[in-house]
Amino acid sequence: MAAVTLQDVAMRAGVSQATASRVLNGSNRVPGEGVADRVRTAARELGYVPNAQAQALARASTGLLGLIVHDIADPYFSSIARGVQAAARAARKQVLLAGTDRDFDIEREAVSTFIAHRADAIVLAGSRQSGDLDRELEAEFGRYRANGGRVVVIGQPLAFGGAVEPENHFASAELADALVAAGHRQFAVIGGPGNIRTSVDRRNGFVEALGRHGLTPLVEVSGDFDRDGGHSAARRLAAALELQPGAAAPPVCVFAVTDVMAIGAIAAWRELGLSVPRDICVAGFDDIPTLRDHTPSLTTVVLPLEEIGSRAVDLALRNHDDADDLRERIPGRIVLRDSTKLS
Amino acid sequence: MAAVTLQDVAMRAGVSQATASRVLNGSNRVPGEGVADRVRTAARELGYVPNAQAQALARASTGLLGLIVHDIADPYFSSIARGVQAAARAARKQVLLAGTDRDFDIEREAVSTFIAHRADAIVLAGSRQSGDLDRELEAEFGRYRANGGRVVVIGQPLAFGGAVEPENHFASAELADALVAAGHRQFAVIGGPGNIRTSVDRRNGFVEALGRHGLTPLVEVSGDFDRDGGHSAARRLAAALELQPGAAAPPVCVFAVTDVMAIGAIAAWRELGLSVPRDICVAGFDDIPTLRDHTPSLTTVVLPLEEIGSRAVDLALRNHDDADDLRERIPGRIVLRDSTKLS
DNA sequence: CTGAAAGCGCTTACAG
DNA sequence: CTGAAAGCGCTTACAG
Repeated sequence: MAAVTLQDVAMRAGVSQATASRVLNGSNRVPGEGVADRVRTAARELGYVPNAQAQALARASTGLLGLIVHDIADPYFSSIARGVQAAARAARKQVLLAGTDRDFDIEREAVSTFIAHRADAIVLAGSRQSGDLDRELEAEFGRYRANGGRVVVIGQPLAFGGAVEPENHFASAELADALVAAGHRQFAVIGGPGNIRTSVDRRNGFVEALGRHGLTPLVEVSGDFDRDGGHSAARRLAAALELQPGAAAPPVCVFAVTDVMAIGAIAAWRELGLSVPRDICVAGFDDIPTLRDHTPSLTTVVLPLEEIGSRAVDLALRNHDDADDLRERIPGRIVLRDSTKLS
Repeated sequence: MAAVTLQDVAMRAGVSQATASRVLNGSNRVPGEGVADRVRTAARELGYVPNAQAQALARASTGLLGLIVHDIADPYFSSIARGVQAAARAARKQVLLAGTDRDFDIEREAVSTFIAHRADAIVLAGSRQSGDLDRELEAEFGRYRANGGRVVVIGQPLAFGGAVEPENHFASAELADALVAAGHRQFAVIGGPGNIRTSVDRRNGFVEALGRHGLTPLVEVSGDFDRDGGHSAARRLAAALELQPGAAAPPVCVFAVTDVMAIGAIAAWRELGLSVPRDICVAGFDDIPTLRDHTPSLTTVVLPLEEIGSRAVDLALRNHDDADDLRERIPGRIVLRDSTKLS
């Protein structure tokens, strides 16, 4: 990596390294025009590319922003990542990406590495149950923040730092209300893992709202937080409900806590010969872009995923004079579509 | 960012900075046991986190791997990114992520920044027309490589470096063959932008294979390389073909050069009252995971997206003794599903 | 406006 | 086995 050095540029331009440095990055003081030109020319001719590592060491900040997600191939996270990416670019930061596969050890490792790289901020998009932030992670974040690092979480509680929180609980309740208003009376739930905050909030919000209408889910099952989790949970649900193709009664309305799980569920039911919304209805959550063209169209709660990502970056980069701990709540918008349509 | 320093650790352990350094990262020479213990204890007590920037400066490499994609929210790229991520983790590299929105200026900027950060390798996943790699980019890559940087491209030609190339041309030809074998005789094509290599290869492979069967597409239209591009192209196609719901004749079979475009097309046709595969058939390319549960199920060419990503990383990190320029061809696998089923 | 010099936090020959 | 010292490539007070 013996690239062209600032010193090389300075020599060729016949100035000191200090001057070359000042010319090449916007120090306010503009040097004599001739000088600046010579330096810039020399830099161009030599193909000089500043060494960001050295700059980082000499300055205070690295210009790095760490993003931690469960799985970048999951459309929920990739949409968020897109927003993070865009906002980071606007702020001239580089994104360091890590995927954890929902493994807390890997997550802790990612945090350590980001801290080692002295990222200016870390955005943690994986969600977990409250209080579950282990001591070790918490201690590291503490030191990190003490040294000027910023941390922002998406969709999970944290005793400190910034947070952008989709209103999972509230929006799920609204969804339940809308479904009841649409005429549904029999419900079931496909939940996610019990240690994922987002999953639990959505389930609770929904079930509590049902309770206010004097209703209770007939069955609750749960599975992994992905397509296959929804698929297998849906099979169990069908068995528990003794669902039959073409049965007479009004269909049960299932709330799957994510769109991706809902899609897996529909696929499972289709394999059983059950049709949505005729034999069974289902609503999801997230409004995943790639899934918008699904048939039947999916009733869901629209979350502005990209915006969530960019807001997280904004929070992370905001000056934190006094109010250091900022939370931004992101409301969801209910959209009723074919998958819950009563005939 | 005044974090704990190696010096701090050394002092507390009562050893020199050099010794502390040797203990804390696996220098082969094992110091006296007592010493090592003291250093490690001091590091733990102080919460020492090595400064990767400083290490990078002192060593040769940064441990950074740059990944450039068009759009991380596009499932094609997010699947690749997942593979890159996994392979990078296995190689203990950190992923630097950039999205270009298909803007070549932004792409060039991303490359510069990655080089400035002295990434050990750069994986370029955006695809473009051959020869279109502009001078400036080429020059930068040249210097980068001269300084030890590795570059690997996915799905595009490059005069140097490594490349992993999905066999777009060949697989599309196979798809055409399979469709003809299934009984299709009338074809049309929904292509992508003319400056995207992947798009052009797929279209050409398909059309050339048709030619070998003495067939020619009735119509060709094209659109942006995304869902909306497929959607609008499909409308134009329907108009050109004067498609009517419930028409008698055997349906035209459309090849959309990506699954995502195919999905957009199906949505457009549905809006027009046309049904797939009854009124019109369609095949895609990629086998996007999230789309596997689509109805009708989509005939497509399966590409091992994650593997493509991890192979790219392997290539980038491989020792390049003599054979510096490596290419890996990735075959596609044809899967006929409902969307091209003839009744 | 410009330059000499110290310093950012590590690693690594080179001696001992 | 261990330490003193130079060096990685920049930035930035501090003088001039």
